[in-house]
Amino acid sequence: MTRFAPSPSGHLHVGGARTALFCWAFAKGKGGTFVLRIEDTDQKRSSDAASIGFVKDLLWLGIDWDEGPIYEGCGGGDRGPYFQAQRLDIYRKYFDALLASGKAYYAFETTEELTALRDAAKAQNQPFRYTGDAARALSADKVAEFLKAGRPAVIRFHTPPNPITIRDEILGEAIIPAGETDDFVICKADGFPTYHFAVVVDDELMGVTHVLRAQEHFNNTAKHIVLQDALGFRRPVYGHLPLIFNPDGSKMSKRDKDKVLRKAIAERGITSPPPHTVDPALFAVWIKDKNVQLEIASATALASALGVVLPEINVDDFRRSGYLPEVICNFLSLNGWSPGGDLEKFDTEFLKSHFDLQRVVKTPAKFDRSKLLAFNLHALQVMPREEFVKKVAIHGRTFHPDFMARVTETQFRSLCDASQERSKTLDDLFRTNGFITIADDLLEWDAKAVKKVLQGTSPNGRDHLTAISKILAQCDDWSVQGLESAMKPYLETAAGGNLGTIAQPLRVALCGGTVSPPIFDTLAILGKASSIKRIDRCVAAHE
RNA sequence: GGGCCCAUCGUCUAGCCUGGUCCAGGACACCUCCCUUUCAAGGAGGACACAUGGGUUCGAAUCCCAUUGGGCUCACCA
Repeated sequence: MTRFAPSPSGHLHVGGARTALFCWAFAKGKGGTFVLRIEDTDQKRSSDAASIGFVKDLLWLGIDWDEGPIYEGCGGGDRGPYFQAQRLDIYRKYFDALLASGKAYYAFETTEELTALRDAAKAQNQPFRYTGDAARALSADKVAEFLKAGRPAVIRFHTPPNPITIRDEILGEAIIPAGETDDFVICKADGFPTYHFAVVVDDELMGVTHVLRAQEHFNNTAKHIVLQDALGFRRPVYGHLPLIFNPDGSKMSKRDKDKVLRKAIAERGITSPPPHTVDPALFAVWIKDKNVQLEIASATALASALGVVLPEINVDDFRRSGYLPEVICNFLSLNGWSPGGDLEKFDTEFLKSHFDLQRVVKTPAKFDRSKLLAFNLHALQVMPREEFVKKVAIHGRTFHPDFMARVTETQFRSLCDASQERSKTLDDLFRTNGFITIADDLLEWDAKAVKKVLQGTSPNGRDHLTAISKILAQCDDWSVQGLESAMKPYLETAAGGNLGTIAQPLRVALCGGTVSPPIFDTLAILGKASSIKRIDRCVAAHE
């Protein structure tokens, strides 16, 4: 039995996804149970249904849970509720037990007092440890009196003065010296348990046998162990997964998007937001305070106005960018685990049956998007054509409805035929074929391209276009093959068989620039009327 | 700063536990060339790593120690 226990969030980031994937694979591969539990013990974070929007990302990746919040056929189970905020009465029982046995005590220091102590310790480069002598010296009557008077109080655990040995299936054994773990808070002033306490109680009560989580939690394990001992709980097996970083070694963060935007804005010396992107007042606040984050929608709008690409951080970002869920899972697995040998392409079924803790790597991984892209390209290339068409269509309807509305079914199909082998993502087709959705008489031509391929000494590109227009007008078989044979005679006589000579002028006339699918595909996609109209208009515009 | 952890190509990693078959294998990226109808894709080559210093041993990427470097953590956040 493993569990994935995130705090509520609308989005699942790749690190969390990897943790969830490993927990899931480990449990499923061993015939165990995978539990999803929401760690919403921080009242500052909202924990309504919308706040666990990340569950849709989990399901998109193919990660389903046996027990947990009920959603689309997943979840349920009789060891709930699976939201910690709904388990307060359960925790209360254990607080009382600890209090009664003297293993925990009330403390009344204010946040300000603690901060002052912490700052003082830091000023002397000393670690701060809460000793609790003063609080424990309080008589029972005094404590009762304070509580009655409504003084804010937390409950702290009295950590025994012994070294703590952490056994970890991935990292091995570590001994945390005595005194390193101080008397930490287990119940906040608002009555909510802290993370450490809730985790320990819930893992016990939910029957969690294996805890796989990110390495940043490693030190916390000491706290969890002393609590388990005090409460008489069994100890689950621990495995701490290596962290995933950005290529530059920085921590992958939601703020990375804002960082990119701020940088672009600073570079261009922009002082007010481009129209229809961000509210000017919000923009002013955002640009001043690096801790303020823009909403996804505003950030996306601003990015496209600035022409910058936001880094993908969340699973949903990768979906939007056109990555396949199975590729994400495959690639994520490779960050921190490998099946050994030279094998690196595998599906989740394989992961499920082969994942083991012994092969988890100890070192942090930098997330390499270009390798991910290469994996995605490969998956797209080996995909049957029908499947590709279907997936691109779904992606299009979800993320590019305008584009989909403007192309006919035939056009779309041709576009897929021409694009599959060159698509790195499901999104490529939409980003590189904008010329299709522009009205024939609104197409603009790239000045540089015009100069390069249309103008010059005769016969230049424009001359070719004039001739080609007439030939195409006679062409009845408007298929790739038909077009090719229709153009063949002209190609031989006027261009010496060098297709580039006429393909490039055609590209500019049809698409406005020098990049498009293969030229006969492009003609076929646009259709006869549109193609000829564009060619003639281009010829006329460049006298 | 204290504590803990980690250390193989630019990156993800195999090999390490059970020293020799490793002058270190794969993948991505990179470079060169080929193909070519633009962009891609594809094909063929190439360059690139055992952090350093000591041990142990006939022999070390593999075992031990030190140094250096990196990470995590030190909340009434999780």
